[in-house]
This record gives sequence, C-alpha cells and structure tokens, in this order.
Amino acid sequence: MNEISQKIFLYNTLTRRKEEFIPNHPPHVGMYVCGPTVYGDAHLGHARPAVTFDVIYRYLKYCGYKVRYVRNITDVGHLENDADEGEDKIQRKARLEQLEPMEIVQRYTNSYHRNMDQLNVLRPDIEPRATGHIIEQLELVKKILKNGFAYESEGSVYFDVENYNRKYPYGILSGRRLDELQAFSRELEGISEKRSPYDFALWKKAQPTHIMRWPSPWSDGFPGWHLECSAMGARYLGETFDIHGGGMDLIFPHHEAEIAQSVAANGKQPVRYWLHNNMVTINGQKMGKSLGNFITLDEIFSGNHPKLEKAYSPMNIRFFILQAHYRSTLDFSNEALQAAEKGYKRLMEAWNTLQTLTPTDESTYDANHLRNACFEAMNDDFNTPVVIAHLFEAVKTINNAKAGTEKLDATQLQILKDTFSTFLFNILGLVDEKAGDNSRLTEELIRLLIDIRLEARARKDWATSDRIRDQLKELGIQLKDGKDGTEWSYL
RNA sequence: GGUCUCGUGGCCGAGUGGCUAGGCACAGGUCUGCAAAACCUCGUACAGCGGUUCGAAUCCGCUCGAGACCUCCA
Repeated sequence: MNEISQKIFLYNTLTRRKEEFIPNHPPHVGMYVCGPTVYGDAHLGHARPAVTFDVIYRYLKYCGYKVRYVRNITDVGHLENDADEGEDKIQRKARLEQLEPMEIVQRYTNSYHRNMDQLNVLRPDIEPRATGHIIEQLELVKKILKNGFAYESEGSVYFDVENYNRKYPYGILSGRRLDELQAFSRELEGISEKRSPYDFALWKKAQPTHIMRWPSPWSDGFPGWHLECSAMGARYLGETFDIHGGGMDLIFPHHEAEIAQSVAANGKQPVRYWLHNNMVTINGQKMGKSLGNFITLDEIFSGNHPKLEKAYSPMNIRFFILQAHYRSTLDFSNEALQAAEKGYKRLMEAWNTLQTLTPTDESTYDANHLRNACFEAMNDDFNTPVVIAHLFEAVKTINNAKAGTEKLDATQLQILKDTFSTFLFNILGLVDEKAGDNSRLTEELIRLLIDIRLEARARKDWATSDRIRDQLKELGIQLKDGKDGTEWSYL
C-alpha cells in the first residue's frame, strides 16, 4: 500500500477555513459530487465542477489515497419551482420533443458523458441515478418521519425545518439563520401544504398528468430533489464521508437541505469537508440556465454560437478552467479563451521540445525545486493556476536548454520530464491534442516534402519552396524554418 | 431587506504584512530569400479615502462599483 505522500490543505465551506485534509479512514477517501440534471446539453457551467473535481480526484489518487468517487445523475424530473403547481423539467422537455422522459434522460446522459470524455474528465467510480434509488430514498423519508422531523400533508411529505432548527442549527453551511430567512420570505402564495415556507419536499404527490411516479406509503409520487444525494451518498460512502463537492449555487438550499436530512435521519453530520467551485460568468454575470446566457460545450467545440469568434478545443477549455483557481469566478470571453489557447500550445510545444533535449555533463538548473513548488501549490487548496505558472517558468528553461543557454544533465532532465508529465498529464489531466494523429507515415511524408523543399531552396527555387510551404499550410501543417533546419507542427 | 464574495497593469488571472506569480496582447531583438512560426528581452499594477504598522495589494473603517445566494440552477 502506498504511503500518503502529501499533506493537503483544502478550504472547507462548512468552517470557512483552510483545513488539513485528514480522511475518516485513510487511505480510503469517499468523495461525492453533485452531477447534472439531465434535461439539456451540458454547458460551460457544467464543465467547471467536472474539471475541478476531476483534478482533485486525480490528485488524491496520485498522493496514494484510495478514492471512491461518486457523482450522481439526476434523472427524476423536479418541479420548475417549489410551488405546488408546475411541470417537471424532464417531462416538459419530453413533451416538447415528443419523447418518453427516460429517452430525454438517456439522450442527455449520453451527451454529458461524451462532453466529459472530450474534456478528459475521468468517469467517477460510481455514477448512481436518482431513479435507481427510489427505495433508499423512501427509507430515508421514513426515518426522518419517524424521528419527528417531517410531516405528511396531502400525500406529500415535507421536512419540518422549524422543528429541526429547535434541535439542530439549520443553515450552518450557508451561514443563514432561520429567523433571518423567514423575515424576508419572497413566498406570497396563499394556500400551501407546507407549514412554513422554508420547509422542503421529501416526497411529492404526483399530479395526474405527471409521468415519472412511484408508489409510496403516502401517494404515487416522486422524491424531493435534495433527497437523492443524501440517500445515495450514504448508500455508497456511509453516513459520514469525507468530501462533498458541487457548485457554489448549490450551497443553499440544496446542500443545506442535505445536511438537515442526514442529520435528521442519522443524528450526525454527513460530510467532513464541503468543497464548492465558483461560477463561470459571462460579461460578469453568472452563466446559467435560468438566465439563458449559457453556451453549450458542443457549441464551444464547434464554434457554432453567435458569441463565439471561433471554435475552442476541449483542452483549450480545460486549460482555461484550470488557469483560474476553482473558488474564483471565471469570466468567459473570446479574448481570454484565445489567450488560454496560446498558452496551452506553448506548454505542449515545450513538452515536445523536452523530449528532444540531450543531457549535458553539468547542470545549471534544479528541477527538484520546480517539482516541490508544484506540489506545494496543489497542497494549498488545489491551486492549479500556480502549478501552471511554475510550469511556464520551466518552459523558459526548456527553451533555453534547447538554445544552449541553460544546461541540464541526465538527472535533471529526467526529473524535469517526470515533473512535467506528472503534473501536466496525470494531475491536471491535459492531453496533447495534436499528438494522437502523428502517425509514422505522416511523419515521413512530411519529412520527405521538407527535404524536397530544402533542395529547392538550395537552388533558390522559391516558387517550389513556397508552394510546398503554402499547400501544407492549407492542409493544417505549419513549417517552421529555424536555425537547425525545418520543423513542423499541426496548426 | 438579509447573508456573503469580489474590485490587481490593455485583457485573463495568482498572491493574506516586507522577497515586485504566470499567460495573452503590445514593443524591441534573434532567426530568415521573403514570410510565418518559434525563441529571448521587456511592464513595480493592486477601485477611492482614511487608519493601524518601521513597512499594506495584503489588516481595520468608510465610500463607490460589480456579483452570488435567499426559487430551479454547476
């Protein structure tokens, strides 16, 4: 069994402090992240938590932890709002597209997976669906009812926030107090099944037209939104597990409700470390479904959206996300994306250059310093932008080594290679997008053309020389005339 | 109205008391038949005002501005 190699500090939303990460049962780590509700294409806002927690998952594993990573798929349609009226989101989409709700769920689960694969996001170890855990959810409702923290009303079951708050503080995650919440309730609906506006549904009685429904002791209906994560988290990770992640917009009410449900059922806190990624913004405003200002990942990858000047590749997006710390907002713009694209390419070119370096007898560089600095950054609440900054520093060294102004002996070269591949590929999860299609045949054909061009140039036959250069460029291949001959790369 | 973030050089974006991250753009240079690409070099910025301190982007107060959550949302 591996030793745990790093001391990691992470910011816990629950305590609002950075804390040392000490799992409940090392080396095992249980991590749960809120996945998507599958009723639409994934957008940039979905990419952020996926990439963020992917890196955390990768890093914890790298450090020697045995991680069980659970990320759910919400496939029960939940109501558009918490009022008693309203169609659920999946059913609405199903009606619009004339499909079975489960067809909607499957379609968008598939496209979500496809997008995440493109972003090189590792699949979680368990990806449970809410509809596959109705029994667990029913059991949880019963438990909460039995403990006196819920009540039945018109076939629905609601969590009794006020009663809960008498015994346990409600609002510990979001820093709210119930009386403050109640002082400014937006809710104005006259008649409600709920005793208090801040009570939330554990089980909802289905309207006659509601398609997704299951039998229960109280009614034919469906589970409340917050319930699935409590039920599935406990099912696969235990009543108290280590890390729960998600977007900051889920802190209230979703995660707050999760805590209340779990505490009401089991009498203990479900999660030790709550981690939340910040939002992707566009023109300084949150990108979100309700605002309608989102850009889907397919649109970004294809460039097919009026706000996009061009297409941006999956690695471009991944790098863009990682260049900001996960708890900062990340503002979308064409300019920022194009800057990230160039930076990403520079990094990858340096990696390729690194492979071509030959060791010198002595060394003017200490690669261990880089290595340690990168670990230090990751250990400090997964500070990927700082890791990237360190790698860029190393890019200079690599280029200087190529130019001969910096010397790397065999040992330093090896450490540098290891560090680069570890952080760039294993931990940050980037891939060299251009490397894959680099077949031997292509390689040699281009080499041949370069040689012919070289001969033409020797004859000062510029027409032939430029023709080869220009036509290759049209094929997406760029020739780079340098001091030591001509190199090439994909555009 | 409540709770809470944030405001860093042209843009993005790190940084919690002294050691001026990094990327992109700009500029200069190297290379080159021309070009492109690449590479090298280069910027003391921290919303405003006041305070604490030997010293503040970093701590405190106020002002201005932006945003998040309080309804579904990653």
